[in-house]
Amino acid sequence: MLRYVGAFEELSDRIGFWIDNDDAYRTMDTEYVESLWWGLKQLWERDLIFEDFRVAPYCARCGTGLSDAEVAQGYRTVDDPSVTVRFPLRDDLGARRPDLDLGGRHVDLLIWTTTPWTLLNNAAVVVGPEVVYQLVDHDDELLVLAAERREAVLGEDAEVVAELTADDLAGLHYHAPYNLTEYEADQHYVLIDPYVTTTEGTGMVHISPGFGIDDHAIVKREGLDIFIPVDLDGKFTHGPWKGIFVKDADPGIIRDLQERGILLRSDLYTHTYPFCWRCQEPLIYYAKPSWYIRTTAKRDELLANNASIDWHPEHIRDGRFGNWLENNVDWALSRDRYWGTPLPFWRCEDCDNVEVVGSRAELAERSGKDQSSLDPHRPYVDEITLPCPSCGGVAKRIPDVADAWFDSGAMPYAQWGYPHQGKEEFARHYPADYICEAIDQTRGWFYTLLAESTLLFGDSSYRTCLCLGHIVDEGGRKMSKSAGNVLDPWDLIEQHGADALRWLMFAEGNPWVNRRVSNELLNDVVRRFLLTLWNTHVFFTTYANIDDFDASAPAPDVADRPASDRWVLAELAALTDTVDAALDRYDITSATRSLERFVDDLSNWYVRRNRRRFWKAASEDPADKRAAYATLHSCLVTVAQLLAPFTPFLAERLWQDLVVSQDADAEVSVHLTDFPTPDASWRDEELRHAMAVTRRVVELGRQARNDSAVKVRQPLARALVSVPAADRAGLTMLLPDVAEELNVKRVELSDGTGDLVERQLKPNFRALGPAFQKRAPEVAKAISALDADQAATLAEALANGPATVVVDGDEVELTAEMVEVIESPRTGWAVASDSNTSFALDTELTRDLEVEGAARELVRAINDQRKAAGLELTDRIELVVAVTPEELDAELDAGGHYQTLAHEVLARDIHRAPVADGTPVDLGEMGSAQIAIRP
RNA sequence: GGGCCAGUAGCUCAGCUUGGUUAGAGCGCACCCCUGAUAAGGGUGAGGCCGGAGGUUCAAGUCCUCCCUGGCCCA
Repeated sequence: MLRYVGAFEELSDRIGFWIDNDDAYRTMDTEYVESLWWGLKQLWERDLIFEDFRVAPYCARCGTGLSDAEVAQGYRTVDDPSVTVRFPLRDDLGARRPDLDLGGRHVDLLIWTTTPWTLLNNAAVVVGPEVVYQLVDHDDELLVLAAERREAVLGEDAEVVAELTADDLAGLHYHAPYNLTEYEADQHYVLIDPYVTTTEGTGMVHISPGFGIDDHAIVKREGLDIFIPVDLDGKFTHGPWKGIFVKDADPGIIRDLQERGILLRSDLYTHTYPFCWRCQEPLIYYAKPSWYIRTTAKRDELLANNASIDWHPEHIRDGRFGNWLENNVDWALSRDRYWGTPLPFWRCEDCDNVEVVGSRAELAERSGKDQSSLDPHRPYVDEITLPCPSCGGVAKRIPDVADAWFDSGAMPYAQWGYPHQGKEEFARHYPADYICEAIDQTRGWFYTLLAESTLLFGDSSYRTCLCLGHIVDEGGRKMSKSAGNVLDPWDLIEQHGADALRWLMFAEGNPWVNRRVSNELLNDVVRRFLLTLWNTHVFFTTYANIDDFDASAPAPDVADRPASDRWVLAELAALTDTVDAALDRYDITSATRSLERFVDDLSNWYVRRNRRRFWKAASEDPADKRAAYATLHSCLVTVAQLLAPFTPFLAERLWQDLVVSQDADAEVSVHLTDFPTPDASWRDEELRHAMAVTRRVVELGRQARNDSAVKVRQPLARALVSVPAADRAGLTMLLPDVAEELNVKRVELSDGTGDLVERQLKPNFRALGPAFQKRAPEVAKAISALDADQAATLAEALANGPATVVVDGDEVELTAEMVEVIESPRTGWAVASDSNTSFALDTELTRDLEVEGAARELVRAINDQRKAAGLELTDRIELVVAVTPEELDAELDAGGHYQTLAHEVLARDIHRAPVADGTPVDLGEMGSAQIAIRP
């Protein structure tokens, strides 16, 4: 066990799983075991523990029961004898079905089994409620079996006498092939249960309560007696094969059935059968006395407490888990094992009186010996005997240990050693706010935690439960060694980093659906999200270092910063709210998606739009530069804090770089900081909306540019934008952004009048639907059908109050909210539009614009050269440039473009002179140039 | 056989609780742009009977019923 603890701790540590390994509880610790004993004693005293038979896989050779996992290891395909046997009816079928003329002939039920030896334990026969049965005449004998199985069992030559239902058969008694004891209760009659199938056998199932799990349950439900003629060595204790191992008795039993004339047929049947993984002997299912917790007595409380749990996803409560609780059966507590928590039950050898001990102290008191150094495990506890309080005999501990699931469900109290100690810790921690495990724990930990706390404390030991899906391969298949699709977590972490793996888990879909993992998906996470954020961080630190940015120096008030700063801070505030609210409701997907979107906005809108502010000389506008740094710094620091629970390593690195390196008094780790609270001055919903409109307009502008095939570097004179009336004011404020982003000199906002635009009306179903019901589609159609002039008239009328429109000859009254006014440019310019916004670009070029375009082409070429020469961002250069033809050179000069250019490329001096070994620059139709730079 | 979940673009996934008329993102693909965040970046486009069939509704990816496929759990 300790070896696995080590591997677990190592991986937990590397992947940033925050658990307190140094203070972990272990279920084998003495204090833990004593708590378990206390819990068991509580249950005993409330009459919630009892002893009964339990049918389970058992190896008679090893004398031990096997767990499901052990059984699963030992399945083999084997040929076993299968027998079809006649069970002659004792009761008269004719009395049930007077319509049948049986002529006094007797009727036999046909029964099939692959374990002939269990016939010695037959208690009843079960038929299926939906199954159609037939009475058939076969070789002059009347037989009953399922219609569907007739041909398979009897072949062609069976004549159908009548159809029978399960109800016709229910309650009829028969002669069992063997009767080894006197039963007190009524036995050997036909029962109905839906578990009968007709895929094999005869559709009539022999019930052996000692050796079948379902059989036992049915017999218990019916109140039949249970008699088990087999001992722990797997040998018969009664009947003709007394002393013989049950499986070895099969041939003799078959011969006997044959001789008695009740064997219809005997075959070999190929199936998979479990064998003991240890000794290879066949296992048998065997009813052994076991200890149970009477959870069924508290079923309603279990359901009520389940209802109090906040499940994620919600459907677990009434679905998988709720159904499981509805069909609750008593918890089989005991296990026939050596390792485990010994059940503290002492039974008197003489009078069978059972006593349950709740602690070592109690054990000391009862045994009269000091037990303070007792290890409460086997074999030590087994050595302790107690005097029987009722008869004075000797009580010995029963040999069983507790189901390990009882240990796990006891965690809420046993980890503190409650109630022998740790009462205060228990009170402080119980119930847990939150637990999280994979979906398969509905019948495991989720159940045992709830069952124990309900029975012991009356409530649920956890308030919120998040059910995870499983991790599967990229094809959605379960990872398994045999399929060869197992990914080693260490390889993934080595290659992509722990944060990438974590983000994939958090962001790639809801946590309760199976999570696909592959190198490709991890690569995607790194590129899409982690690297985008990292690039932004690197951008910031690069320039912050150049400028010796000091985070602690005062920055301009947010209100005094440019709109883009105020916008990104408003987004940051909204992001913080969203993530906070999402995490509050355990909605990880919303949280991660908004973080991804913000980081993308920050990098690809804010930083891209504002780069120049970072690299321009501080002397130009120190306050503006300060504002830019302060804004981006706030964004990165807050994002680091928001990301700390998700990507702890990257978040910490940002924190160290951005905060700790600047401020000696800061928290030494981002993980020690509180969840961020956005500054009230950051919030600005109007600005967020305005920017959203602006960005949509820019997108349309790019589309228009794309369509017109005019390069973005080529400035254009003007553009015209139409947006819904409500968005005009906000957009007006940000029009300079649109102009700059699209390299257009002047962007005009349509005022909704004049010949440049035409109007159309778009129906708003959200308002039309409730108002007009069935007529809504007609009204909508009429609105859409209005031509531009009619639309303009109606739009103006609606601006002043309700107005009418004619639908199928009727006048219908509309209100402003029922229509959306859409404007689109009427010009012949390059236009792009979506449902309610349009953008028109004037693509006409003047000579001035072309000259300016040429200048920008030169800037780009020179910066290329700088980069090629390996210059630092701050290095200044000497520039030599020769532009032909001369007119262009003169125009560039006259327009002041050389000056701007020199400024852009950090040229100390610019020499307009022939260049000997210059680099050519193609200026298209305008001409060409030769450039050279020198440090 | 029963219960639960999932099925939306070539792939990975949002959207469904609260129904509203051009269904989104990323990746991939094609084309284009940008070039001082640069082993980056941006745009546009193609690509969807929202698993299928019924139903409710003025209106369904979203609500209801049935079915199909896959997965998990139980038998």
